Amino acid sequence: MAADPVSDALTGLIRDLGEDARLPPERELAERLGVSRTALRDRLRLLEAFGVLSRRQGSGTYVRRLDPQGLEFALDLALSASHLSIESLHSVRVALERQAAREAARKGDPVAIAHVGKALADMEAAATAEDIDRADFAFHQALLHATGNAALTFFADAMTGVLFRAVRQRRDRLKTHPHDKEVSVAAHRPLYEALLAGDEDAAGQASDDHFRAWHDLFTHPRMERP
Amino acid sequence: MAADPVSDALTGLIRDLGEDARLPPERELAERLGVSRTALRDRLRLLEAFGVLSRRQGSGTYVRRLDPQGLEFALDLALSASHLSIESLHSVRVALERQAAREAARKGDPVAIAHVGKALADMEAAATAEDIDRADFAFHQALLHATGNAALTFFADAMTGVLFRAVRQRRDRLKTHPHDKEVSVAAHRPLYEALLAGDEDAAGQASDDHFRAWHDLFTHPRMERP
DNA sequence: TTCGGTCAAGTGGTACGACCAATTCCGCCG
DNA sequence: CGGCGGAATTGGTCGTACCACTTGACCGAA
Repeated sequence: MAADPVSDALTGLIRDLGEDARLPPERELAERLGVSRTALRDRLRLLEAFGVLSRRQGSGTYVRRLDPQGLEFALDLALSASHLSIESLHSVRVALERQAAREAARKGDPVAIAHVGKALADMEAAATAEDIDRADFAFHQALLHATGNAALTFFADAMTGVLFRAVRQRRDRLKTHPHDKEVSVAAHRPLYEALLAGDEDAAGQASDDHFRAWHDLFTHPRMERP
Repeated sequence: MAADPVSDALTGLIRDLGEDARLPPERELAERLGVSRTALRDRLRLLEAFGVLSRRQGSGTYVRRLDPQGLEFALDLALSASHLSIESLHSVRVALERQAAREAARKGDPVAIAHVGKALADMEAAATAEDIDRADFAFHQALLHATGNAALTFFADAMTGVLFRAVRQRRDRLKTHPHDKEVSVAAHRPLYEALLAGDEDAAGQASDDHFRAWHDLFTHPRMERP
């Protein structure tokens, strides 16, 4: 499928090994696959960038559960190269979060939903703007994990990370948006209640409402093509 | 932001050069950035994997508009390594397509919508199952481009490509789903009509309806964790 | 024994130089 | 003027050596 014998062999190996396993050393693996270490590392780099592998100097290369950090890094790069606007990323995030809200409500895992409630409580108890931000982030993270949907969590996590950072930078620069605690809590509570009720439609609606307010942060919209 | 001087320098360079520009040769660029060609190529590889750059042997390295091919390749790898289920990817696609349908209806670009109509007409005129598939693919591609949203198009394109391939493989293996032309056309027409009418809510609803049928393909659901 | 440091082996990260393969460009020949 | 062939350019791979970091075993002191 990948049209690349080395990548195919690697994905097969990764599948066979399973999560948290350690791959053979690069030198040995390269010899086994009949390519140079350079070519092998080239493929490993891709898998690492996408969060399938984790490489630690001095330790080894490990299989890990899909982690959005690599994608997040790459999206940062794409954003820096101004190929992507914040608005278009935001649009993707809205779509994914709505889906996540619906799926989390449908699944209705009490433990996972409790984590969402915990984040909301932290938000109410927050003392500083930074605390609010942290709780906000945790809220959405908990919502995503409550879906049990790996791909959804993967993409939305990356999106959320990139956008939080981008907005924080913008906020620091513009000294705007005092980040009222009451407003934040009011924006998240209906979603949490919809999850508790297991109401899929209400959850989706609450997610949309929440983001309509969030979107007003962009007072100086960046064009799709500057 | 990227915590890597080389990547930062590269993204800056890419931003300054702009689309379709050609980067300096690797040997020269490596010297200019004060790193070896090995290290430089490592960073270039990442940018290429995410479609920010395009490298052609013998020709050069070019800045290109974000292209989902790299992400598609990576998703194929992740799917092969069985870290992602088809169902979870499908869920992401549903969310993105609904958003795309809404944005396309809101924008209401007549030329772009005409491309959607063209794909629908091709579907009606299709003779073989393969023709239907092709028209189906073109329909969704046209819909995405009608949004003018780069990030949305980027992710949904990749998702669509991966899923089409995965479903085709499954269909070949199971000899199921005869792919009735009438059914396909009926599933897509309401969406097209909502676009013509510029009705955002109807477009989103039509997208959801369309995918509810599509989802029935999965007769043997794959578990999230096998 | 137990704790602590020290050292050596293992492993990923980078550098350099050489060569291969595809592309491009230019000058020669018809 | 047009086509063609070879040289220069450029990305792709290889092999080797060395660096940076991690790990674990070993040894000595408390």
